[in-house]
This record gives sequence, C-alpha cells and structure tokens, in this order.
Amino acid sequence: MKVIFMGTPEFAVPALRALLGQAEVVAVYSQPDRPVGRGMKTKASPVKEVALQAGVPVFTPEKVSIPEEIERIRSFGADFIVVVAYGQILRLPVIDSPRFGTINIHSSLLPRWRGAAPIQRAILSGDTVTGITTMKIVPKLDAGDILLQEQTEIRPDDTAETLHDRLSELGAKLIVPTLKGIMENTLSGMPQDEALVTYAHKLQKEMEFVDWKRSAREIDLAVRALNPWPGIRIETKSGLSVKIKKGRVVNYTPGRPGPAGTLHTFGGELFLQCGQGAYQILELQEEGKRPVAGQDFLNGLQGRGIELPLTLKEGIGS
RNA sequence: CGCGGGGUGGAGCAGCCUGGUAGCUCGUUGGGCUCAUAACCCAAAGGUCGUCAGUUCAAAUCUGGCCCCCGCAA
Repeated sequence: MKVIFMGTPEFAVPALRALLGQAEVVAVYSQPDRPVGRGMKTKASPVKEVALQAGVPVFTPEKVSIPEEIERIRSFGADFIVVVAYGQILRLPVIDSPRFGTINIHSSLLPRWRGAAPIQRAILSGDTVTGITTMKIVPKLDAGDILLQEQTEIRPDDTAETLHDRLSELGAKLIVPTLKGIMENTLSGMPQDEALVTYAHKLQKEMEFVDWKRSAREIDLAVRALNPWPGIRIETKSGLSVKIKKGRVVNYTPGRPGPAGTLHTFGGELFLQCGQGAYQILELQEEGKRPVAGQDFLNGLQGRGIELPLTLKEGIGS
C-alpha cells in the first residue's frame, strides 16, 4: 500500500511512524522550513525531520494545490494520501488523486469540534470525553464521512498538552486499520450528523487575559485548555505579570474572601479569588523566569518587599 | 546578527545605577512553648555572589569575552 503523508507538527509524527512501519510511504509533504525559536533560526518541521531520517523524499511547497504539485503527487501512484495537521487546505484535484482517496486524522469525536483547535475547545467547554476520528477528506472543512473513532476520557488534571500527546498516539493507532479497512472494503464511511456539528475556533493570543470574574471552575478549565499556549495571564495593578501554569479549584474558603480579582495567601498557599469560589495557584511563571511553585513565588515576594493581598487589573478575556 | 529578562547559602528573591563587614521569606538542625500542630518563640549550620580576564587600595557591584537558563516572537 503506497501512501503519501502530509503533516507538519509534533502531533503528526506518531502517525507517520506508524505508516513508515506498515506501509510504503512514497513521499512526505510538510510546511516549508520557517524561522523559529530564540534567534529566529530556520528549522525543519518535526514531520520533515522524521521523514528525512527514514530516507523518504520530502516536499515542502508553499502551496500544494498548484498544477505542478498536483502532477507530481499523481506521479507517485499512491493508494492514499494521509493528512495530519498539515496546515494547508487541499483542493479537490489533490484529494481525488489517490486510488482510495485522502484520509484525515482529526483530534475530536466528529461532528463535535470541527476546526482548528478541537483539543483546547473540548477542555475549555468542560467536556469529559473526547477522542480521535479518521475520516475521508472532502473540500468542506472536517466534514467528510467518519471512518473510525476512538474515545478517551478528559481527566480532571488533563491539559491541552497531555491530551494532545494522548490523542496523537491514538491517531497513530487508528490510521493503519483505517487504510486497511478501506482497501479490504470492510470499512465504509458514515456521514456526519449535521445537527450535532460544533466548531472549534482557533485560539487567540488575547485569550490569555482570562476574566477572573468567572467562576473558579471556569478559570480551571481555561488554565488547562490554554496550556501551554497562550496560557493564562494575570496582572496586578502594581505591575506584576504572571502566567498561571497549574492550579486547582478549592472547595473551601481560604481565609477572608476578598473581592473577585484578589490575589491573596492563606496557610502559606497562593489563591486567586474568583467571581465564584477560589482558585489555588500551584505553579506560575513570570516573564523571563522559570515556572515556580506557589510557595516559592510567595517567598520571592517577601524578598522583594511585596505584600499580599494584591488587586488584579481587569480581565478582558471571554 | 529578530526583541528582551536572568544566573547571589537547599528553594524563591533583594542588593548592582551611587564599588568598601552578603540581606529577606521559606526550608534544614538544635532548643523552648503547647494536649497538639503545617502555628509561635530562641539559637545554629550553610554562600569561591555562573565562569575567565581587566580596572581599582578595594569588585556580587564597573569593563570585556565565554558557558548556561528563560520570556516574546514564529
């Protein structure tokens, strides 16, 4: 079985490895090298690196859906194109070119959470379960027939990062059975129920400024969903700016409950008073510094002569 | 040469601009108080101030090189 793989970030790597082991990967497409990281050095995508290591030809066109690329893709005579977080929209001539079509791995239980940020949106909405879907690609975004699905629980301590890793592995597990099922004609696509469709809109940088007038429960969801990017930032009126990396909703009242938006301490722990309930901050990070435990942060404040409670600036997030 | 912050006893920080006995909170150890404690009180241990060189009577502090960590950005 000849496969063309299209993917870019770390998320796609496990699926690529699975295919390398059990199929003939004739070509890999990935996004062009981009300046990345401190120093802005140009770097190859994770998928490209793995492909090169495996000795598979790699192509990184700015646009795949131009005539020359389509011709090249056809020339491989592939049975499938597998697309995992590639970062480009494929046009019909590309989608239709392989013998058995083009397959996508999507990190949600479609039709729920079509779109760019399904993992984060699932957590942010308080979903308790999510999963992976393999589907046929059609021109409309994430609207193709469902092939295989597998679900996974969203645990109370899951962050977008831990879920991302788990779903990435799940996708790798499903891809080969999906392709085999199609080839052996034992797997037929199931249309998505349009009535159940929801969209996972792309995350915005500004979402880091969460509105602390929300409930502690919602703050918790945001901290976990927006980790590691864009993170949740709080700023005090005195000019402190920190990102909350980890925390938890507490089911008791830590000391005298000040007004919402108060950063205070009780029993040596750090708390954020929310619109409803209190949120204990277990780990946080100042710009340019490494993440520290709540207690360590408190100790540092003592050294700088800063005293709690502190009042936060207005949160603007939604 | 993309922009920027930082490396100070075990942890997190102050001190650096305006060189001259290294400070704060926590932790650790010993003692005390207490029915008891993560609380409180007293005492102690623990630091070549990232590294190399320079300036100086004198460098954590000023100058230059090097190593390492991190935020933005992508």
